Amino acid sequence: MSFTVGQLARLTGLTVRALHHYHAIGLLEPSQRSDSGYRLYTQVDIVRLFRIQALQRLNLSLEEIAAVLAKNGAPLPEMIAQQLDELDDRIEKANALRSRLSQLHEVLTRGGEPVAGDWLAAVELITQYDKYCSSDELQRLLVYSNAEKDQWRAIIDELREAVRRDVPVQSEHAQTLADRWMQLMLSRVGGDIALAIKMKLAYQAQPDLQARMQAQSGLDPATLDYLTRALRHGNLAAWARHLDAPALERLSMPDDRMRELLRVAGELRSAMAAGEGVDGIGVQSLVAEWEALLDEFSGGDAAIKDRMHQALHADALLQRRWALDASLMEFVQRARNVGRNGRGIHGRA
Amino acid sequence: MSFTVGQLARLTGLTVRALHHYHAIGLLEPSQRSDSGYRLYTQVDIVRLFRIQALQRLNLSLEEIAAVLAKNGAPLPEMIAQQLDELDDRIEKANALRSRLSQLHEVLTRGGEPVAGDWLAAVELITQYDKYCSSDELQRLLVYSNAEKDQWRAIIDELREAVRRDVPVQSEHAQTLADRWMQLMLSRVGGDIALAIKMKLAYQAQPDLQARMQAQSGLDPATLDYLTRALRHGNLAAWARHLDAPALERLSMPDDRMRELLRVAGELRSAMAAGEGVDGIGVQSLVAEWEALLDEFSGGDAAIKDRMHQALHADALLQRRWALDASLMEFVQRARNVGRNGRGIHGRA
DNA sequence: CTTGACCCTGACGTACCGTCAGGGCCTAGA
DNA sequence: TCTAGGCCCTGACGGTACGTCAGGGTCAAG
Repeated sequence: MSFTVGQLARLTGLTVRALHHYHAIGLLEPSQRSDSGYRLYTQVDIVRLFRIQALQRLNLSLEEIAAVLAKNGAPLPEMIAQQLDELDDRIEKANALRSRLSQLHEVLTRGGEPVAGDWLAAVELITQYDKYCSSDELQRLLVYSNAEKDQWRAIIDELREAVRRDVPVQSEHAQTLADRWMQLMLSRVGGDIALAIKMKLAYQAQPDLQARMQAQSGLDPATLDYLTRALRHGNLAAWARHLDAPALERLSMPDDRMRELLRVAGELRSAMAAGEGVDGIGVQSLVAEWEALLDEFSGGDAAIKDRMHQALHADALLQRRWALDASLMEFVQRARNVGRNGRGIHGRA
Repeated sequence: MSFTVGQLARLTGLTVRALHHYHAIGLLEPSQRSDSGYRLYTQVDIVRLFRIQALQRLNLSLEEIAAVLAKNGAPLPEMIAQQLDELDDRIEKANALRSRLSQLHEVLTRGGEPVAGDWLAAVELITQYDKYCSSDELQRLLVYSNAEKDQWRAIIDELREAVRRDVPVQSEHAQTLADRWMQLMLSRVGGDIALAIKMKLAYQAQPDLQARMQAQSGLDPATLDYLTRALRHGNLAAWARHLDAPALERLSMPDDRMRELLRVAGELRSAMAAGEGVDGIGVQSLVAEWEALLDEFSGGDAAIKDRMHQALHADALLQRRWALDASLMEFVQRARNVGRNGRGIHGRA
């Protein structure tokens, strides 16, 4: 069974011109032609068109879409899961915008005059409304080799096995698995941990997401819990090599704060990669966040905080866990040394 | 208090270039300049920017937005209400797409292979996702003269007064009001009743919408109910002039079917205006819907249906109520006469 | 007085199509 | 068999909403 352009256009709500265009740029070539030269689209073309549309919804350019599809990236189930994720994001944003707007509406109908800040916030919500991820970030996520997929599957299988056999999370085996997981995750997002955070891939705690993650990757809640505990134990164990017992006692690292530190680390890495100076306001404000988080972790004890810093600077295991490396830590050190001498007036993009 | 372009850009998430562009085309001119020629944006500019962004969300082009704003159209509360409406629409569509996608996902993870129809439906939902209304339709709705606003207010006030005084809906006064309401609504959408339906302006029954309608126009639920009953009574009274008592008994016109007939009538009008032939498949399928609805209304009695047709053809009051007129009914008649001789193969846009 | 982040005004570039133009294909009805 | 009307083809130009330089002033801090 096959469709002509016009039929396909009617069925999908696209225009004939758009389909022609996709053909012209080699994005979607009909798999058949009639004797008279009519384009004939078949099942495979339709599925490809679905993927194209799905990717376009994520604001990828046609060129980027072509690149993703060319690499056989994004197997269908993962892609659909991604779509679902994005839809949730949209719904969330729609609700945020909605409440902001109805608040404005209320003020206006009561005869009030909202202040500039209210309008600005509303404008920002509108402009942010249909942004999900920057497209190069997305592209990295969507291009997924089969080898990589196997690696995930292997780790997850081993994790599940460990759960079944009741292997303690403190065991070396469990710790190795946790380490491999972290490594794979980092390679997956090209070292951009901030992106991973944004995509809720790491330390995620959303209820509904777990079900989808399970369907997508076979990572059921029990296994996920095991993994989380293993990561958490590994983290503490790593710190234990640098702190004494009382200091460890004081250590307080709730999940969301850990995520924050990961995010800040990721953004610092981006800043460094972008060649930003250590005294730039962007880097400086990130370092300020960094300091605040370490303050929190150390319970406000400057000595502990200092030891933590040194540990992060020197310990490769810790660095792996926190997506850091020596050069990044050096960057952070320099930024800290610049200290309060930054100008601190002009913002950053 | 004022902002430079860069500041405004950061605060709103827009780019400096975009703001420059808006200035270049005269859409948003900063109300001040610094001595050195820097653009300075103040509160009024921010509010205008909000309106621009809000309208852009509805897929109006910048030119169209400029036109709307130039006519002082779309007072803020109404605009925000419109935004809320659109957001609801989006959320609805997002949920529709979501369920369709998760169904696909389920089939895929079970190892199944969805058929072409499933993919097509998904693609269609995606492409329809961010369409709300065609922009000329929207523009008609957004450009709202003050005189018109006063007319609405006047009718609503009189309706409320009628409710308070317990004027029966059968009274001439109530009927006149209902008639004026219908007339105003038709003029509001330029006679395009299908649009009114789409915008849920007529015979709407959404729960949450009523609250907003009240805030927007002062039309509280009680008054709305009164109006609805008046319209309903007027409709039956109009038919009573053409049908005998037993026929009236059989008449069955639930709200949603009435809306359907209004929609079909509106689309027929569009088709006629577009110069489509009475034998085109588009018109023919609309007429088929029309016939089916009349069958339903008449309870399947061909004689009653026939009388209804004649009444619609001849009675100006009925025509006003149903957004018809003599020329449209003639068009319908011709289309019906063409009957089953149409080709019925090629679709329409 | 320099430096670096900001601002200005052009001016050209780009993505994703919309919209003809000029011409062939195909099927139903005369 | 012819023709009309709807579909299809391949160019080719146009258009919107900006992105992205280029070349050059502005401003505050050190």
